[in-house]
Amino acid sequence: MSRYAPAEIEPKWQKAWEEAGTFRATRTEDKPKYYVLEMFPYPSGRIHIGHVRNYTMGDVIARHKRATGHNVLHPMGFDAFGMPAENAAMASGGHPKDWTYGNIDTMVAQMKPLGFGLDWSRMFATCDPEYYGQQQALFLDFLEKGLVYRKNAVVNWDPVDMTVLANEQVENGRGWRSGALVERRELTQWFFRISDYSGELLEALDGLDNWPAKVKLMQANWIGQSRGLQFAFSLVDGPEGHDRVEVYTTRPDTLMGASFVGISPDHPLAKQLEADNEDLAAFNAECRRMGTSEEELEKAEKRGFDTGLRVRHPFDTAWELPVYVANFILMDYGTGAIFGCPAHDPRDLEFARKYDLPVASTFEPLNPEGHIRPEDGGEAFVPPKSDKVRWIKSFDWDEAATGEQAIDAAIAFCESNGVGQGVTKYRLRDWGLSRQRYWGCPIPVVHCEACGVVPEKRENLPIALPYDEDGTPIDFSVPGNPLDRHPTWRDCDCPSCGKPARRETDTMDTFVDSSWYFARFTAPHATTPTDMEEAAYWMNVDQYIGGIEHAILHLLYSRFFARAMHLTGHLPEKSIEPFDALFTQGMVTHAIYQTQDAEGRKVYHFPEDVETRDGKAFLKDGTEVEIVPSAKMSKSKKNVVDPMTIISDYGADTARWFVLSDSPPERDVEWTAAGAEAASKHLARVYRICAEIAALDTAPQGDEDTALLREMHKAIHDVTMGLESFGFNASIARLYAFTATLQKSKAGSDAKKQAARTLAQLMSPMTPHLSEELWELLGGEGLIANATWPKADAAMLVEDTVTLPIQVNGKRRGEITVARDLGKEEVENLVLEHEAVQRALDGGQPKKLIVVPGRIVNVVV
RNA sequence: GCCCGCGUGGUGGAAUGGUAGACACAGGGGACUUAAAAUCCCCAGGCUUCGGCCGUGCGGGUUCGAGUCCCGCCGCGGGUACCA
Repeated sequence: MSRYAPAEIEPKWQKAWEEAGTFRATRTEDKPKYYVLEMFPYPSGRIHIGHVRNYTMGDVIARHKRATGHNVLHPMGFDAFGMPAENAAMASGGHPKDWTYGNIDTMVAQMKPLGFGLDWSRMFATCDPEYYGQQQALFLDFLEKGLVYRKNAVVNWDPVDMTVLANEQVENGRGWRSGALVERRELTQWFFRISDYSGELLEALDGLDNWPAKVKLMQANWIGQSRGLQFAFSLVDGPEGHDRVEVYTTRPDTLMGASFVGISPDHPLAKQLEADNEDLAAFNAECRRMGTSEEELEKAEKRGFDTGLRVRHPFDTAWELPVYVANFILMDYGTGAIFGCPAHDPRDLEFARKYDLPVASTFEPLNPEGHIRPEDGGEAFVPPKSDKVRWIKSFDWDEAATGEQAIDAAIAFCESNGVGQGVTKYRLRDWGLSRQRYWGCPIPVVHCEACGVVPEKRENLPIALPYDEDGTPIDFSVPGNPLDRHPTWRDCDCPSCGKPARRETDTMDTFVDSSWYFARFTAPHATTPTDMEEAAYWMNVDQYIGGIEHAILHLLYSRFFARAMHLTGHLPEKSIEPFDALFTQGMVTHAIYQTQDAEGRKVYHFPEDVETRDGKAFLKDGTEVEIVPSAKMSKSKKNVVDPMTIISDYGADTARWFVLSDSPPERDVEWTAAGAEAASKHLARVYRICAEIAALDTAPQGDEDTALLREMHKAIHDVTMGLESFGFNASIARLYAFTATLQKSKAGSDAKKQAARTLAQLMSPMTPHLSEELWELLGGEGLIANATWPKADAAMLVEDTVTLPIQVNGKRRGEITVARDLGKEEVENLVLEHEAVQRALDGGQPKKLIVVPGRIVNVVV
């Protein structure tokens, strides 16, 4: 008998599928459609085990949906613009385009042997001019509808490399290459008006029933709706042009505890004051040396600068408060100015104590016993807004009221007294899409001295990236944006007046590329961004699968884009929420191995270059390596595991089976290859069992046959349930059990063959090649990929008897097996007679007897 | 800092509020074999006076019953708007 030989059967069946066009997505009216999509990969160079896990999950869904009678769209592409290509070009020469397409070729070559049921004819990369040209067309449509505009925004500026840095390129306030202190610099940049959609994007989350609650919660918090009061403090002797400071607060109920006014270093007032105040200018300059990330700003020590200016309290004009410039106030949120109430905000309290500002409670607990007021050295008192508290300084509400009631009352009181008005604000900011980089989609506008900013003509699209300068490939060893210094690319004629003009040299954020690729897959070669007929058929994505790291930005931007594309006629209305169901798979993590170079910068090492002994790690030359225990696999940190060894040693089916077994898909897994061999052995066992059964010819065996088929139907039921609920590990555990049952069964050959064919089918989404081989061996008709998914017979699932565990005081003490439909009273009588219960009762009566039919019995003594 | 998760045997993990540890890995024992490989069978949370007792990161709580729900901690991971 032949043995399981994945190296022979896998290419054979891949060829069969390709020749039959099995996975080509086709529109027909007789079947429902199903669109399953995994987040497309960045072409980092080689696929890693996380990719295998991710795409295998999608493939299991896709193959299962095919088997249940759907026209399936399961495409693949590459998110191909971005910084790593430029970094590679800087580090080792070459051109981002060559690097990227080379990586794509490698990765496609690595993915094809895995046997994914993908429609490869739809593949594209976002750096294909065919794709980004249509993205430019979308940009122009959005511009026409007023969805894009320009304004100033700050970037990280490296003064040595004379270049803009990404947040991840700033380490401890210094540029990663130059080591220079990074500065914040203002540039005019393009923005999408996503914040106009804040309320809608928030409300529509409610309708996303098949999204994880945690993702919806994260998005809701990110959008950050708040109700508050916006009002102005009048300035005492303000400088020219400033007689008031407009503030926004979500806690107007604490206005009587106000202690100071804080403004952002980027606030117009702060900027004006620094002209005549060297110390303030120095303070602001230092604030501006911080990076631009929220994390950095929030973690930085809270510092302030007393401007010397004073404002009047709106309800007591004799009460003056100092105005500080404070490094933790963001110009982008609210009005860029706040008032501080130290008694009820830990950050304000820290600030007040540091600068010796007054602290005054406005409320205290209903029962103040043991409560130390912040003015007496206690902590800031910040109870949930729904808790009732006792008010010490209110305007006009009850002495005992909740924070919510007080906020409403405070807003009403202020409005009726002409002090500001209640407003709803959002934390969500507009989406800045300008990047001062080469390897991205050029923004299709032209700057003309006479006409200003002019959209490019549509017939000129795509505005393609130049590959070389005067015949020599662009040199990336020079810092800065090559488009900006390109000798000819910038030059063009104004689309409006025809006079010489200059192209915009900024390119688009790569999140733009990934915000509509799912729509493009429905018609990847259309000469418009989408083909409405195709989009109407294939959209929405029925099941989207990707990492939790994209829970906020990518998914929120895509939701905005879908709305904008509907507005501009590129998507049907039903697609404004483009992803019907979302599944966030866990990350594959791995230790990071790092050393430091002569200048103290981190150097990362691949796991295969590191040896571990006694929990320590060393390079081949004996250098000890620092181990960062567990982190998301990332090419830049080099903590990636190459799946190709598993595939070449054991085959694709083993790799696929292995990545799905053992751990639940939504959970992060620390990668370890232990067990790959065992997975391979199991598949070989299945092959052997099925091959033996295929050669069998025995008579029917009555009860044995029934018992096997009963188990088969239970397996169909359980495995299918697992597949439909992302319980792949549960399905696999069930398949192990069913394999053991089949192996031990004494049933006749007909029943065994039927059970074995079913086993092959149930395994086929996970191990498609092996399953095709077994299907053929066992006399199945056609390709198993085209076979109809088996249905569990409900009558076969029901057991006649049921085993009930018996608990005494919640602890298991025994069990009884009774007829499934035995009455409650009979069960109670049987339980009371049970030896363990008798022992526990010790002649007494039970306090309580709880019978959960079919589940459990609990005796309380 | 803030937002969101996660934490169960030696290991990966299972468990609609209802028998904690399914199914596997590693381990131990056995069968087959001259031997090995392969294969097959069995054992396996800890303690125990063999009655039980203790056990799901830690401390409380709700419940007849908590890994699961609530409160407070600790640790780890993700995101934090220019990594993708």
